[in-house]
Amino acid sequence: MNTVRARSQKRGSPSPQILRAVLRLREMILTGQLPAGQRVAELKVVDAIGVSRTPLRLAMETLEHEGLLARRPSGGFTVREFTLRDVQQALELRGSLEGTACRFATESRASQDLAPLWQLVGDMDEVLRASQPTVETLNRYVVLNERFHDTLIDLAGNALLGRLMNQVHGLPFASPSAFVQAQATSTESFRILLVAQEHHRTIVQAIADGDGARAEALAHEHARLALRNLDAAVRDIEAFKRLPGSVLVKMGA
Amino acid sequence: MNTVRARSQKRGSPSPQILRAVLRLREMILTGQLPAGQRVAELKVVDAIGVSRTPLRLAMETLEHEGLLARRPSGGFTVREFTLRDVQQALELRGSLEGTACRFATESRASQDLAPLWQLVGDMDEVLRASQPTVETLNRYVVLNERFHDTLIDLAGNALLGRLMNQVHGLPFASPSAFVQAQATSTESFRILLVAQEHHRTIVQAIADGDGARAEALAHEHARLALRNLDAAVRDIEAFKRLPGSVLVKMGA
DNA sequence: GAAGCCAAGATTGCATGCATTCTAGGCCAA
DNA sequence: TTGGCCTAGAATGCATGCAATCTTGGCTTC
Repeated sequence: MNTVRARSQKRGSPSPQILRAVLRLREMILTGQLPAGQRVAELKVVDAIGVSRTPLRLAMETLEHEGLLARRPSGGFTVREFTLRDVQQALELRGSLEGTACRFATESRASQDLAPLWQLVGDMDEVLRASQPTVETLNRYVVLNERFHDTLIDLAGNALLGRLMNQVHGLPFASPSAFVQAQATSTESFRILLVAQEHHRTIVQAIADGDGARAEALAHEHARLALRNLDAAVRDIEAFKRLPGSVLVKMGA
Repeated sequence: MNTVRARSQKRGSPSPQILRAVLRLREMILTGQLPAGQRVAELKVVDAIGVSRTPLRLAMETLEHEGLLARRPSGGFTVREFTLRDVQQALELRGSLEGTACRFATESRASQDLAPLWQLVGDMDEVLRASQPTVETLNRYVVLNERFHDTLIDLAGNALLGRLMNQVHGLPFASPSAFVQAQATSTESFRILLVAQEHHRTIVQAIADGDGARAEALAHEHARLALRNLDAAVRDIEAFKRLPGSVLVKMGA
């Protein structure tokens, strides 16, 4: 249910009450308990998650920076609403950032070890070997996929890039595995998954070859797949609504 | 204590006390009043800027997201310290993001109007026409330069990109005009400035030609100039120390 | 003299009260 | 009925008190 938030939390984590508030509040937003576009009533939330107003306000400040809340001119916050275009733009930007990561990784590859990436590619191959994956294997794929993308970012060796990437991943549908769950059902989507995996492999190969430009181009291509997945998901509204974070997206008429 | 409070701020800006705290605190950090690497004592700061602890803590949360403060594991915050490498990485990333902006701008140029960019380029030409610019003209250049870079980002039409860019600009030396002031003094630096201006022109030209790849490459090249400026600045420690934000940078041996 | 331990002071995190501001809903006038 | 105004209740922003935790300095012990 909770979209992914599993990155290496190297930064000092907030105090328990704030952390609790951030986690619960984020969940309430992504599950639609707090309707998109609507004001967040502090007292209701305080009541729902059992912390006092002070840590809650700190948490809201955090979620504002993450982009899930927006400040109201007259005070307080609203749950931010996303258009389909917002999601598309986030996906495009993710592709660009990952492309940048590939380039950086290639340039500073000198003493880099690509073995972890190869390992992850191999593991994902394993999962996809079955012609019709189960929910369990797909869950495993999600984990591996996220780890792959995280590792790629880490390999770039640019801490700031990692932070920005985290911010992007916090937005609805912008995390690497956002669509994987929906891809189990449709055969066409599953084919996209196979192509994506081929991208993974060739990206690592390009980095190994020192071909940063190719790696970057592949990352862009990889992101385009996400855009296609978005298209496919939108076409099947019912399936779309089951994806986490979909409640935040206002479908254009 | 507090008597009158002007609500109805412009869209999305924090309440007055928080805003005040953010601004003053940021200033205290960048001027070195709060030494880098050291813990921020809430009570001292409260005393110095005249807001109570609650809005100050909100402000610290904001500056943490900006990257100027870091959470201490045992509570509270420290002023974040940057290495030269951090600064370099931020500059590299800025180049990549601006390159991305150029590409996006080119791709969605359909009904875009490049006139503002041309205008800014012309105005900057004007400023640089003098063989030896004064402090005043340089100040004007700073304004124009920042506006140019902002406009470029806007032209990309990707709101998320704008947000990330803002975050980058908040880091020491990562804003577009960080080195301009130091470039008035040295003749060599001034030449770099002329090259930078040539970049501006060719970037706009490339966008106008629909040549996104060229525009992107030029933006990367443009950022490399900033890296050279950083090198030059570091060589002249005294001048370096006069640049805003330098107190945050720990010079490696 | 150095290392470890302890206590008093300092500091943070949290909860809550209060004043100000916003807002929903009713009432009056056109 | 519709539109605008007004008021009472609700919500927010802020200040501050309190308890728990951390830190610093000194003391003991080896």
